[in-house]
Amino acid sequence: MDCNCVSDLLLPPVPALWTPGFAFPDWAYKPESSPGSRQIQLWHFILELLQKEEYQGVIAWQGDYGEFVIKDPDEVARLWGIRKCKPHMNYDKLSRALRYYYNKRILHKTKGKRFTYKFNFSKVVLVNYPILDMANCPFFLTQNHFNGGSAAPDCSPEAIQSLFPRLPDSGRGTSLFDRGTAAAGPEGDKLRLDAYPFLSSGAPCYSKPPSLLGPYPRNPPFDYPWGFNPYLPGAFSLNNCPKLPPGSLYPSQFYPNPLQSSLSQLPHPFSSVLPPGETGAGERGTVGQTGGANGTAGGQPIRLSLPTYPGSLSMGRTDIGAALGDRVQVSPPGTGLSLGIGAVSLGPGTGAGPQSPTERRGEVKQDPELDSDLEITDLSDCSSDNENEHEYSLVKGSSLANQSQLLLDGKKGSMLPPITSLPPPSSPHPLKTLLPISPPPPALPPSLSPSTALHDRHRETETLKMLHS
DNA sequence: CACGGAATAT
DNA sequence: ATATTCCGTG
Repeated sequence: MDCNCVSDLLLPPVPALWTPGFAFPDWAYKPESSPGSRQIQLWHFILELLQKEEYQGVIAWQGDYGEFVIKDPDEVARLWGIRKCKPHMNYDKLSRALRYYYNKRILHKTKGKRFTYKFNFSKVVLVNYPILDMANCPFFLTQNHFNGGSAAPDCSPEAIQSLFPRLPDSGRGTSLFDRGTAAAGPEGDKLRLDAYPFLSSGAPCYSKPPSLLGPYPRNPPFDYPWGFNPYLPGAFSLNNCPKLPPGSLYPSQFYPNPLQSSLSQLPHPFSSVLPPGETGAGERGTVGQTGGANGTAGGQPIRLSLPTYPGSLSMGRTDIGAALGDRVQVSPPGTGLSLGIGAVSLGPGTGAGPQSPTERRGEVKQDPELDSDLEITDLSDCSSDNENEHEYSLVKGSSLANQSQLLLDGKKGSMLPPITSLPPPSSPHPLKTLLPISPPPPALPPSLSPSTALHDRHRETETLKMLHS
């Protein structure tokens, strides 16, 4: 029976309209249909907490790059328990789950520091926009700090893959846009890792960001795309979006409507107006309260102009198609923005680089079938709560309306996730200097011309890549 | 506190 | 698959 957990409820007080309001990029969630992830995953949740200032007293970025400290283990566990409708959750259990991430290389423990873990952000690359851009961008492919120009990246497939779990199946999961036809072939609707060469083999991986400063550097250690900086409070959210109240930590509103977001308020990464640096909120005072009460307050949204649609940029051969080595097709206009990306097969090179021998462990199976994907979570509920105690009761209600979805299909076209939550640039975008800037098109009206969609299709790509550490 | 095996649940 | 639960070992 339902446990009335937050997940169930929380319907977004959000309008049908996409609310930039918050959030986490779609990649932070998995669709319900996604195997093994019908609900938010722990690391997503952690990230979520980390990005909310109101939880700074409970968990916060601290120390090295990607490192965070669980200041109040019990509270974090409690919150997690609430989210998962597991009233008996505790740090011991939560930490067990965390430990499983070690093998997946999503996290690792910072030894010697209590309650301190570290995300393998070193392998994470958020590609909110045209992957290809990233892929072809010299910044990423060559002189980037990632590979240092030579080091064989040992981007483990697992790591990458773990971030790109499978796409929603054709099944019902597709909610929103279900194009019905969405059901693609067996592997049709998967965003294959191999479709993103740069995500795997020669991928730009870096072991460590170059100039790493303190926890909250004014600028990202390195210029993350779109100014992504895990250290910043808004790293995972749209900066100028008002923070949502704690309740927002829970599902619904994280699911922007792809159609809308795609069509409207599309940020333009190359917006020339980005004030450099300006991470705003230098120090979040402490927010001590662990109760997760109302946050919102301090939210000093960094005032950065939202990037606008990258679509207008001419990418030349950087085009997605070129990058992927395949064609991209825009799906039927009627469908909105779905586009298809043919999977590109990567050479064998895709493999992980040097795999540390130490990792052998039970040796997690290495899925040869890299189906990576973006995940979007869903708010379904916490239905069965085996525990008889429902300590958490909430109102229920939810709407799928906001779910964003990514549909990929090699043959039928797919829909890429909207750039819903682009981390606001906190520093000049690398590409900015590399590419011509076209005036940021004003928000595109929803019903825009398909052609527009065409051009912008790639921006819809949102990927998170975790390259090894 | 941290780790990881094992069984079990979703 | 991804946890959740237990639990023994350091």
